[in-house]
Amino acid sequence: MEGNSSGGGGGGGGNDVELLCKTLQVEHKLFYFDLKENPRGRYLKISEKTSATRSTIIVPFNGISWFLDLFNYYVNSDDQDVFSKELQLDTKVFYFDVGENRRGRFLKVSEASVSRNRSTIIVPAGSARDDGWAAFRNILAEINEASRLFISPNQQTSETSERLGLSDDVGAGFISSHSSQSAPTADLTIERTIDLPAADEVSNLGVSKVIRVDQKRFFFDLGNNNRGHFLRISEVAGSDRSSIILPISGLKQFYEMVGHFVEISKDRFEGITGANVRTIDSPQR
DNA sequence: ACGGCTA
Repeated sequence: MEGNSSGGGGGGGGNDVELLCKTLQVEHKLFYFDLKENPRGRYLKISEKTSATRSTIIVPFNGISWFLDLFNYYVNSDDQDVFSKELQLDTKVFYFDVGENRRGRFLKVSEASVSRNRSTIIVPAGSARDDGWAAFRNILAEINEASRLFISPNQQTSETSERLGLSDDVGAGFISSHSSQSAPTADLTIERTIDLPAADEVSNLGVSKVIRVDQKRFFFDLGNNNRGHFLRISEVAGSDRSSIILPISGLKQFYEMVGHFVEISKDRFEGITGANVRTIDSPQR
């Protein structure tokens, strides 16, 4: 039973525009990746197709890089110390669980949203070295890369370099159960950006940095123009970007002002975290 | 060629 609300116009499957389609075969399963767009925004539809079964999850556009991170996590972690993860995006929650049976290991990705049946896809780990998960991860990486091309050109800057730092510390944005009581600022992850050889990224002076907070990313770039030096701070959430330009002469004031709010918010918001990815229990024995 | 998954 298809839950399509509109019966008439356009083409049965909805008139959402397909921006990108990829398929992946893992063992006997076929996975379809469709990056699509409609007036409400972009999303990634991932379908698992077996001979008799099809199930689909819908990943909001700004969740694609989180999916990529999580698959990297499961690919790169040792079998015995992977945890279940949950990822909240907008109104949905995605559950990631590793399981194993006679057929082998698998990753269950389950989408729970209000007023829709839970849907699940199951990705086989693959025969050797999690190659099924790795292939899945690679597709996500390609889509994540390519999706930048659909952002209007004047919105692109140092985002391109952001992902390159992620090969090893895949858990970067997540709270792991081991570090539950670290710093009060634990939800703030600072990532290093790598200098790109690319010549189209020149305006920054090699000090581009990224902070990730929840689904937002803040890019810090030093630059200069005919008025002098400045720090540009760009907020990127989904495909939206906005920036402020701080003249270098005002940096110290800015810093002190932020410090002021750090102080007073300590008192007001103690114990509140902004994290949306949690490690929950159940290591696979 | 599978088939795992609380609906």
